[in-house]
Amino acid sequence: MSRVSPDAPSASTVSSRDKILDTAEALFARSGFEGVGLREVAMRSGMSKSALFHYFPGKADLYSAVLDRILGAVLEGMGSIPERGSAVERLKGLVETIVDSLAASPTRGPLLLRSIVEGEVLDDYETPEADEKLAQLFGAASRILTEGAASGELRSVPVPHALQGLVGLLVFHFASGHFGEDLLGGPIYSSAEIRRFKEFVVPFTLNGLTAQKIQD
Amino acid sequence: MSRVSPDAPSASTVSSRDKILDTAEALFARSGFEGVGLREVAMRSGMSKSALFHYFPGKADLYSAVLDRILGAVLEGMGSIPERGSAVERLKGLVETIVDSLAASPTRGPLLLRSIVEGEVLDDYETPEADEKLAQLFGAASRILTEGAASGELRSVPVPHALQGLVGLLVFHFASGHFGEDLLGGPIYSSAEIRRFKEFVVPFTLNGLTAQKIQD
DNA sequence: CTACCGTCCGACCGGTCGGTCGGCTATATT
DNA sequence: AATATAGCCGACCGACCGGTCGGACGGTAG
Repeated sequence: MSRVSPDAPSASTVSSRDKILDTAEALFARSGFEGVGLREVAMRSGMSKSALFHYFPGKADLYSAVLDRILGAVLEGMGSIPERGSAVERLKGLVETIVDSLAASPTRGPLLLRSIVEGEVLDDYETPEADEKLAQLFGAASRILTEGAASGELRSVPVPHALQGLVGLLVFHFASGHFGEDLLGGPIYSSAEIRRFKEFVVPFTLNGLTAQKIQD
Repeated sequence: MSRVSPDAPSASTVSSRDKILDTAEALFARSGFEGVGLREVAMRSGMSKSALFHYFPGKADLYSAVLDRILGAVLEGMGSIPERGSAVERLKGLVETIVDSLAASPTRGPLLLRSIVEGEVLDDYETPEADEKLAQLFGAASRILTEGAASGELRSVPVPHALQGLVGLLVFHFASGHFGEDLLGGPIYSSAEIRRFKEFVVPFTLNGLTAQKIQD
């Protein structure tokens, strides 16, 4: 009996492939695409480098798979944000949801940020799946901003800038590593610090996008 | 005649060393510490790799020198911010000054952001000079925030979080590369885009740090 | 029993990495 | 003229890189 359930791959396949993905996610998050050797990924996954090539055609494909899995997790979390209702509430939900997704694993923020910054030299990492997830993600966020601006709940800001600001605020916080921990004086991924961060970033964002414009 | 002026090093020395620094800054900004080979740095600087080792003892020292030069430039720009006066005005000046510094060269943002994100694996890059400059930078910024909060001009937010938020907002914008250009629909470093970014980020920041707290 | 297939391995490939070494050349000093 | 020094180079080193190849092993199907 090689199959646990009719439509699931064999147990060893799943665990090996997932082990590779987990290991690669941790290493790519810490050292970036160029800073990780496939030998180390394989060894830490408990197998040889050759076995790794049995599951992924190459390093770039492995990286893409890792990135896609993270984007999927973030996107999944955003499914709970209501499509209608107060724009302020929806925006608050958006920020909190993204924070929760990034806080759920200490590799997501670093890996996402690195994938953006390293995008110049590694523009082949893009896959249709990841692009689609990214489009959904930004589509949902920009809908909140544009609808909120139309109803007068939110200030009328350029949506692309606001989106990029959110990415910078939220993703960078969880990707700042030692730098952030030195600044904040403690671990970033402790539940206390996550709560503190939310208490700062939610009002900061809402005030930034709703309040009257300061005199110019 | 090898010297242009009595107290300046020989012309070729200065230009060679500076050429290396310029080249390395561009390459490190694009590909990160691990993604750059010293062969390429040397070749693009018009000399052999051995000559590079004549000026810098190793790759890490070269990286530190590049980073230090950038921090110095940013810090120098911050010298024009008044030490007294309205906290809101000083905060506005801080944001605009940092934006100007980062906008002055397309390598600064990427390199600063990468140095933070890559800090985990490259924690030996730190030098006393860079640490000192960093401390001055954050000292000046946190002074504005604490004094503004004390005078009631600014909301009382946790200063470390606000500082990190500013870094995320400002540095990430100029380090977002293709990702940011896709989102914004054009080049990040054009004077028009820089103006647009300022028009977004200054009110966003000031509203975020001054306005009344939105209902919780 | 045999043939097959998924899983995994060791050995090896060409090439690049950061770094070292000995020596060349031109200028400055003595 | 002899020496010292700065600037620079080609050749080389061991280590590691991503990737390939042929084959070993075990379970399953015919």
